[in-house]
Amino acid sequence: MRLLVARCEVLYTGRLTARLPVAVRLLMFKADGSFLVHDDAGGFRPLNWMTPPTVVEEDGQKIVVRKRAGKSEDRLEVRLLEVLSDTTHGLDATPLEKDGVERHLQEELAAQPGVLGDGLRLVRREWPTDIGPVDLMCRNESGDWIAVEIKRVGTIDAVEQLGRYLERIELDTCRGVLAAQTIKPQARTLAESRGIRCVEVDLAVLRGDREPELTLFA
Amino acid sequence: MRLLVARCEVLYTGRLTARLPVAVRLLMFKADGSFLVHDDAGGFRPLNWMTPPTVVEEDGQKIVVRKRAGKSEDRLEVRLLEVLSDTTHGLDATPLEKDGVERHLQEELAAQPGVLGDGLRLVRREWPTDIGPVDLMCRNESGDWIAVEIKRVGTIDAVEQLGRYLERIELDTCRGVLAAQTIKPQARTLAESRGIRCVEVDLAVLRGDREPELTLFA
DNA sequence: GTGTCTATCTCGGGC
DNA sequence: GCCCGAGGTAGACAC
Repeated sequence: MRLLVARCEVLYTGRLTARLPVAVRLLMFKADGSFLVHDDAGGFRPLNWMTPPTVVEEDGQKIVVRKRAGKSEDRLEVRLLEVLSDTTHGLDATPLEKDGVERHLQEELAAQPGVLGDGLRLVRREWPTDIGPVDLMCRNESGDWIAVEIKRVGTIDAVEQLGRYLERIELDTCRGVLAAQTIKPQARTLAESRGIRCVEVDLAVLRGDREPELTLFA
Repeated sequence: MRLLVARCEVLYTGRLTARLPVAVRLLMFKADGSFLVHDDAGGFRPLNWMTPPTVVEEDGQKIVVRKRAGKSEDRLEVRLLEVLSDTTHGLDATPLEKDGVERHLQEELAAQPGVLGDGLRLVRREWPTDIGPVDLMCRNESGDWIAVEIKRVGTIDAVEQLGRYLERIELDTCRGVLAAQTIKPQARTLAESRGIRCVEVDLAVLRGDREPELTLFA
């Protein structure tokens, strides 16, 4: 990775146009072709960037990073006024191991669908519809079908998404359940008005890592 | 900004848990408290990060970046095995000037609502509903109300969004128009099935910077 | 503080 | 290639 600290001006043209006035910034060139322009604030997002595959051209006064993006071209132009530092380091590239994403929640709920309702049993994961897969399709003891949408955070969008599936599912009657670690109040309200049941679940509890919290004075 | 290149292991706990095995990476400490862990691939997103406000503790062997986030705490732990470089630079922080985002499209369409339909005139921008503002509210020559949702890219979500507004608008009849620079086919299909009209618009043409493309052999 | 929407969203997976 | 859905989405703005 090459790290260039320089007083510079940056112009971007592509999906929109953007300009950075002259100032001292950090320019990062990653080994895979990624290019990032950072300043000393603004969180994790670069001011400007280009993701691979890129072509970098440089002549000491100007750096041009280009990319063929669909119909038009994305182009980042850096005018260098003063280079304050220019170093290169050999870095590794290892994957990030995540735990606790939606997929893990789905795995646990597929293994114990009973927490979503009495007597529920799993028919299949990723039940196909013509607009996308339902996370879990279950049936209860009466034979009723129940489509389950799983989210880490249950929002209005999740209710809409499940609603779209329910419209398209070609079964006589199919009810909907939204299962999430947290469910937003307004999503809950919308769900209720559409007859969709909400269930809050806790991954750690599902895994048996933690006891269910006992609500006092319930 | 402090740039630290080091062989390190990183642990994150917070909204989920994640681990980075030992490898050489770049650690960025921004002046505003942002902390980023980058490797030599993977585009603009850091492997791990923490946005301000943060508290950083360091003892030469370990760096802990913490944040009070809602109920629980976000925590990033870096175990340093070997420091290869450790430099600090004074950087500026200037705003990025953008042109061509959704707001600009809204401004042009507000100025010339006629392109959205014959005889349309603007009643107001950001017409309030109880779930959010409609981008443009218009009326046509017959006095019919027309709610316009504007996007750079028109997706299914945009159709749903407009649909939610239409449900809540307290007018006798109000039709919907989705205006976007590009509209996805499936969004178009969903829109049609809901009686929402789709209009593709071009910011450059609206501004008069470019002539409308004449389709040959139309 | 919640709630909502935008984003050069990025990224991955499926078809 | 397009399209859809997830994301530690982040960030901005209104209420």
